[in-house]
Amino acid sequence: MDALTQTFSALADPTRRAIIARLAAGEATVGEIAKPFQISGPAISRHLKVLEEAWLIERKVQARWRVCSLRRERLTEAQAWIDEMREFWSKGFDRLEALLEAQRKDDNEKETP
Amino acid sequence: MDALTQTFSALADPTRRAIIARLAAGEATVGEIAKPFQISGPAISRHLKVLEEAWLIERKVQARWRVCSLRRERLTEAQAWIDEMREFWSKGFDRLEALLEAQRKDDNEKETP
DNA sequence: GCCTCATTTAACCTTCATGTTAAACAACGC
DNA sequence: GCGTTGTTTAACATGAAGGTTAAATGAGGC
Repeated sequence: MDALTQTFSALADPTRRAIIARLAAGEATVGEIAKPFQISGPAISRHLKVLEEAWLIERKVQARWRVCSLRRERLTEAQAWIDEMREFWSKGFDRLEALLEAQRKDDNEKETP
Repeated sequence: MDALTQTFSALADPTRRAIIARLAAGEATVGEIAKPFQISGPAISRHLKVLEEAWLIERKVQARWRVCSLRRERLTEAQAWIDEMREFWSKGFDRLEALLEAQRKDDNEKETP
């Protein structure tokens, strides 16, 4: 699964977006993150795992709490992709060929793992 | 289902991102869109339906083809959300920087009175 | 009207995502 | 050591996503 797919999948869930919004304001423990939500602890824990695997957050152990914080890279990549689309659309199509070529390559790699 | 969820869900699929990339270069018929992919026609049709319901594309009838084109609104919204997160994040970071700076200053004043 | 091409809908299958509860694990305070 | 608190893992139910083939629909051309 490529990075963009992982990023957009992670962002597709409202709970996870809310978690990201919370962490954008600063790091927080799992308990603090969980508090505003109705869903169970394990459900939150799974969301955090998804976010971590997507490289959108990182976790560290601090005393007996796990502290989560936001990472910027993948958000930046996702934004760059959207930007690229909007640029293609408005500016011109020079780089489209390269992009489609790269995607074909990705697809081939996906088909023959 | 809110707009952001719909948008990010739609973008979470590589095939749909490729379709968007294609349409960023200009409108295209369903057949043209389908050509680069291995998957069946109905599968493409479903992807297009998802994209249309997410307001990422629109379809019009032209002779006996359905012509698809990109819409910009929802992409813009998604980008704005990411932007906002990054802004919060960098503000938080700035606050942290300011705090650390203040502490360094305090320390210096303590050490060298 | 009827044949053909382009696309969609229907029916179905399989896999994955998300939620739940119960149990396990880890770190601290007594 | 033992109970308490914070968090994760296990096992399971359920609904949604994405693929397939076969049949239906829609718009032209003859």
